[in-house]
Amino acid sequence: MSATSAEDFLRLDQQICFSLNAASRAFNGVYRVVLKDLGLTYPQYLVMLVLWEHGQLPVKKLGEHLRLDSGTLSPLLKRLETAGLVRRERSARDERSVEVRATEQGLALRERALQVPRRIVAATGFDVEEIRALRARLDELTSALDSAALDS
Amino acid sequence: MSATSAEDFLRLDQQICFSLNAASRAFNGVYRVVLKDLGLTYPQYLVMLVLWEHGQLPVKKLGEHLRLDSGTLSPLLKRLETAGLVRRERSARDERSVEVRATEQGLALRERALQVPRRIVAATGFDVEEIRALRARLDELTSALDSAALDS
DNA sequence: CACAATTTAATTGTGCACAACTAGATGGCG
DNA sequence: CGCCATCTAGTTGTGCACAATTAAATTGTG
Repeated sequence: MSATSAEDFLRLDQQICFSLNAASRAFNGVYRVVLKDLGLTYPQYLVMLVLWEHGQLPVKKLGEHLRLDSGTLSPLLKRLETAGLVRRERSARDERSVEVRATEQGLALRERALQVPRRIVAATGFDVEEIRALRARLDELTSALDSAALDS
Repeated sequence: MSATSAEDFLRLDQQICFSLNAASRAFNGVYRVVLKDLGLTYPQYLVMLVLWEHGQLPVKKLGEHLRLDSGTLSPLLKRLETAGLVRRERSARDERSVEVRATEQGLALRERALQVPRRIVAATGFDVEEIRALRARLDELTSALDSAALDS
């Protein structure tokens, strides 16, 4: 029996990182097409999903849901505000915090967005159970990678 | 039995796209840490992997391996050239084409890169077989998404 | 051969991810 | 109370992804 060489690992590694990268970008591509009608980018859509589900919440909480910091969210929210989909207001109680909420127009957009998921699921060619299994696997991977990133 | 509503789909969809996005970014984070010593970003590392494996090749071919176009590769390659890791030369036979190859310094970097894959695999907490299975699943997903993107 | 269609890189412009830093508000502690 | 550590957004700078366009070389066809 032969030990796995560094060369072999290099090849394996290439395949897993290529695969994840490619899948992620392919997903982005499909979302781009589907969301074009709504005038949203994929990260903007994720923000709207959180706002539709949770209502008004501070940028900080939004960032926790999406694992994004203010460096990404501030300009993105500014664009959504310019588009008339969200409002940002300094909290009166804690002036460090900025509360974000969907406008009337932003809430109205939700009706059209209801069609999106079905089209995405269809594009994957996977059934609901397969998606659930893959998602669970990816979540395991994420938490392993996150904890590994801490000790380094 | 109840049909799956658009609301339910919206929730499911949210989870799968969140999961894939999070996994992809978690991977990027680990690579960022591991590659810091080598002075490479993750996409630059992917380019070097292809060059190490295939030797000299035109930008076009490089892009096919990585699913990237010249809009991404041109500036990236320029940075690698500034760092002294690659050389770019107009092909004599076909002056539309630019041949890219690793320099001595770029080839030398490979020795240090041999340690990278082991560290990444370790960070995932998955064994070789699990990674292989996940990769296969992701590749299925990618080709399904790619063909779905075509008819739209 | 002449000329139109195609191919290949590069450029431009928009948007996202993330690190590093700044500014202002808050809360705790002596 | 006064001050300092912490917290929250925002800003700046770098790099990547991708669409659209441009420029130049090549290929195919009449």
